[in-house]
Amino acid sequence: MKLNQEYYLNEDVINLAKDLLGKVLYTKINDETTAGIIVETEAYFGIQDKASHAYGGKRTPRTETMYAQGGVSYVYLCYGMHNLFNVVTSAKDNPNAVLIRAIEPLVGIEIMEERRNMPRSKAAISSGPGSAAKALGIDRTFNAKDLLGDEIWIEDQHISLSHEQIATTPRVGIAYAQEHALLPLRFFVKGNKYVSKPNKV
DNA sequence: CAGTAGATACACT
DNA sequence: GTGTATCTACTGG
Repeated sequence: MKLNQEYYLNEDVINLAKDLLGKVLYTKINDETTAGIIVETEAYFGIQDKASHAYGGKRTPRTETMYAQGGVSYVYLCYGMHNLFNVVTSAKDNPNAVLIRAIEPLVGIEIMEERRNMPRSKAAISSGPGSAAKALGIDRTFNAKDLLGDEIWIEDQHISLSHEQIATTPRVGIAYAQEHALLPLRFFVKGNKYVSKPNKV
């Protein structure tokens, strides 16, 4: 059930971003387990991607995590208050990553309600990268964690999505990436209310 | 509804 | 010092 090491070594980050839709992301913190179905992702294709922190092969203490072998998490802080969760993929020194932008709550919903301080009826409880990470209790202490461990992992529960259910659009919030800002590297489940910007198709 | 401001802390120059 | 892969609340229709 748990995705194996081999899965994360796939060099085709764009296909992987699409494939992660419908997979289930688990976290276990202080014996409290929460999980959500991944309903929105974005692909970041390494050193050629102007929107990536690793563009041009740049290495800093922060981006070092992305150069690790696939199968670890890359969590980083944006706008001073949001923890964004990424899955590092591909071989070592190839800094590909998939940003998890939204989940649909599945396990431990009461815990998520408490973390987010809002009822499950509000889609905003896990819609958008900052919110989804917070609902799952992910913060920067999860950076560089092994996704095959027992604190955070991803399972395949054979939730099948037909081709028509998957929408593709340009990525969000990266206007500075110039021509790369228009590449269709954002994937989401059509009509799912937890997707952050459903109107933009 | 839509549009906008403010919050917030860290990495990097 | 500056910019950031954002969210939320608040305003006014």
